[in-house]
Amino acid sequence: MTNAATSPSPRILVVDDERSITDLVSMALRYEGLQVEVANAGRDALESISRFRPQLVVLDVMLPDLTGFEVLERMSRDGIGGRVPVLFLTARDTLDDKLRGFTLGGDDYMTKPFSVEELIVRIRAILRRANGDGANSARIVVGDLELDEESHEVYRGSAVIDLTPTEFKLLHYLMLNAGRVVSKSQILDRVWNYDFDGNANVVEIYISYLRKKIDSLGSRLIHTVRGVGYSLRPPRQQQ
Amino acid sequence: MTNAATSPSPRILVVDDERSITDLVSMALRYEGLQVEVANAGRDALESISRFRPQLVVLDVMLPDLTGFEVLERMSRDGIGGRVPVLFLTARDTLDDKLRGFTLGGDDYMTKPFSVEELIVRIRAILRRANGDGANSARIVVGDLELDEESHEVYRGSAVIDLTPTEFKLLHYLMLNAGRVVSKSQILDRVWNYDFDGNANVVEIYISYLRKKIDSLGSRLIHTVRGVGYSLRPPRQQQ
DNA sequence: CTCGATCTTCAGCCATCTCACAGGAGATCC
DNA sequence: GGATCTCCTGTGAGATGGCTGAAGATCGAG
Repeated sequence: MTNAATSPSPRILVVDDERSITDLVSMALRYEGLQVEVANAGRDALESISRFRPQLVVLDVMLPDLTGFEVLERMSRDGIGGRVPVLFLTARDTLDDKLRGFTLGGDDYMTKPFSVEELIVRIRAILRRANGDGANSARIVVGDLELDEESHEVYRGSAVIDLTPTEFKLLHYLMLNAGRVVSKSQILDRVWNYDFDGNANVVEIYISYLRKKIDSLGSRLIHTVRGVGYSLRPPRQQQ
Repeated sequence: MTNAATSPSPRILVVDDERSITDLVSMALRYEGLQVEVANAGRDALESISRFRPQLVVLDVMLPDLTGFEVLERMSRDGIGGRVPVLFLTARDTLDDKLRGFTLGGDDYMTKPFSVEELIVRIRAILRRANGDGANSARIVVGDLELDEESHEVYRGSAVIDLTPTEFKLLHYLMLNAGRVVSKSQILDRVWNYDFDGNANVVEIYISYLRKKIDSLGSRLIHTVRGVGYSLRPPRQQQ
């Protein structure tokens, strides 16, 4: 998930009529080092695509003026965007069969509510594919801990670690921020669905699960920073 | 299905008057790394063939102006295309005996609705034949599991495994994505016909069939990644 | 048309996962 | 050392996801 120093930061267009969604997503993506532009309606999106030339469009299916599908149609009809990959957003209960047809070429979709963590994983996957660097793997390494985004496998040294989906997302987030302290509320915002309104104690619980599965196999990697949050880092040789 | 680094990516012309079909097919083929051009009528197709010089034409039999057969006739009459191989598309109930005759000269046909998976297999087969590397087989190997695209034979070690068509397509897709998790909806999109609108439970059922036929003969190859999808991978020796 | 093979749906079972609760352990401050 | 936080974790209820047997639908061959 590190930015290849060679390529300039990718441009992403986020299209949704709910402000809360575009705010949330665009903030997270900017934090990831991506260039973000926002549109709130289909026509604005089309304008932005032809001007901003994004490498990827995050597109709500339900827009006030056009559906996401119509946006796509007009794009290809008017010859703009030249087949930009699209990540559709849709409510779970509106999940349209039509979407299935679109997930074939490099595109993908997510149902709302999603976790920002997962959105970013998918965006990275699409960008990776579009760049054709399939070799450039989706593997994150911290010390003797390895996580493969594609196969969903996690290793500590030679040991395979079996994680539940939530544990996986949490570890993924911690590994992306290795060496940095992340607060419980940051974790909650990123790893859990954005409409989760439960108690922040879940984070503690899942940290505890991860420790049992990961820290029990070697030196401690997950550290509590009391009053601040958690930090995953390899045992320091020195410093 | 990996791109030979040596040869430039093949050019394919897709001819159909239904937008949904050309969108679907061209997106999928571009994702496979092929160059695609689209035509919506017979005359446009002829023009495109002489200009774009495709290595293969995917040709709907029923076009607004000409039939697919007429397109073919004019091609040879006007000496354009120099006998480009053709993959015909036709509705199942219009399946013409004339079509069966065409499968002799390196051509092939498919009835609508088809699965994208199968379309791509056939296109790859035609391109392979056209390049004369018939010997260079279409054999995929994952661990002790082998699948031959041409003969439709599957082996686990020395044992022959007998699969139904759907089981075969599913296994083929899993093997192409060996080591990667594929979601049930991805599978549904690629392996089932594009107009299939049943629920994802079919995938579970066919995974279950495959497991009975394949995993019962040795170590587990098909793994469930709960909440994400399935992954086919050889047993890990180490790492 | 009939039959058998294959495909699909339905429904129930089971395993797993998620998360709230609450008491205990440990850190921090005075 | 004691009071007071913060964090940890065992327990268990409820939700979810995945598996599979069985029955109905469909297709294709003879």
